[in-house]
Amino acid sequence: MSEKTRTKPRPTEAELEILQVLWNEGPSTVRAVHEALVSTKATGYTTTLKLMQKMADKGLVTRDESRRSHVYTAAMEAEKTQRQLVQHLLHGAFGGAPGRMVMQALSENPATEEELAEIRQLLDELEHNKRNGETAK
Amino acid sequence: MSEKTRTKPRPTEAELEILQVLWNEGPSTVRAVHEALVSTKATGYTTTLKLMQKMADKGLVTRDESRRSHVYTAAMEAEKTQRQLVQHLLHGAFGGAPGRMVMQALSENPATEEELAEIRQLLDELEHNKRNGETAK
DNA sequence: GACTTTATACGACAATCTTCGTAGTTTTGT
DNA sequence: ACAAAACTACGAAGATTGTCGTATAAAGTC
Repeated sequence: MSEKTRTKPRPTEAELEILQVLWNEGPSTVRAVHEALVSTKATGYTTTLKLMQKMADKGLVTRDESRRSHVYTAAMEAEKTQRQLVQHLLHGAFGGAPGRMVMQALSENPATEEELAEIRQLLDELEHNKRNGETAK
Repeated sequence: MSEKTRTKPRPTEAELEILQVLWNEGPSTVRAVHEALVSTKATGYTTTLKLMQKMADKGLVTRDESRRSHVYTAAMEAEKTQRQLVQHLLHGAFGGAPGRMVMQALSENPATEEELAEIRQLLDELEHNKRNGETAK
């Protein structure tokens, strides 16, 4: 009973902060996540705890209760969640067209050489696909 | 008293839908906005009205009350709001690095030739600036 | 002029998010 | 073994969001 919901809800703001910690640090206890959060903003321990418990209910994280300090793990890898959020913003604020969004992101934020090169390569692929058929890879 | 707050809050989901209509159609009455919304989703007239009133309070829209049917106008142009939202997502979910976000947006959504060309040009500029000094244009 | 339609204003309500305090339990330290 | 520290569970409260119903006033209609 009460199995995993197939489609996980979008994480809220506070939940996203916690997920970032889990993605960066890997499976962590509430204590560890809380320490990481506190270095950035003021918040109480039980607040972090409650949030993480709710995230477990929602299926955003899983937890290992075998030890006293439960160990939490992000249920979805960063890429998948990020995709979800990008898609949501893209449709909610840009009418689905990626161009403007990409321009905004790139023109306002410094990117490394590597990032720029990677994007350029993707651009090449996309234009190549456009010339030939839309063969799904 | 109660002048415009200098920094306007980020619009919520429902508010964004309304802003999209105002950006697309230009200054509009509640009725007009509501009609546009109804074509997409089910919602009551007074719901739309209340939302738009709150948006006026927040400074997200301005309104002309000179006629019986008030005419609402988006307070910020689309680009500015979009920038705000992109920045927020970028820092909230991507740790501030634009590369991954751009990749996500481009690889999952079709872009026109024009969009791709525009991005490529921006890429050229960015790499050029990187080689020479970071002269602010 | 009486009736119907169309507006705005306002209050209320359920749902969700975020926050904490407190209680109760297990571990640890001395 | 006892007290202190560390954890989880739970309840509650304040804020925000989204949704409407109702009241009231102005326009339009016949």
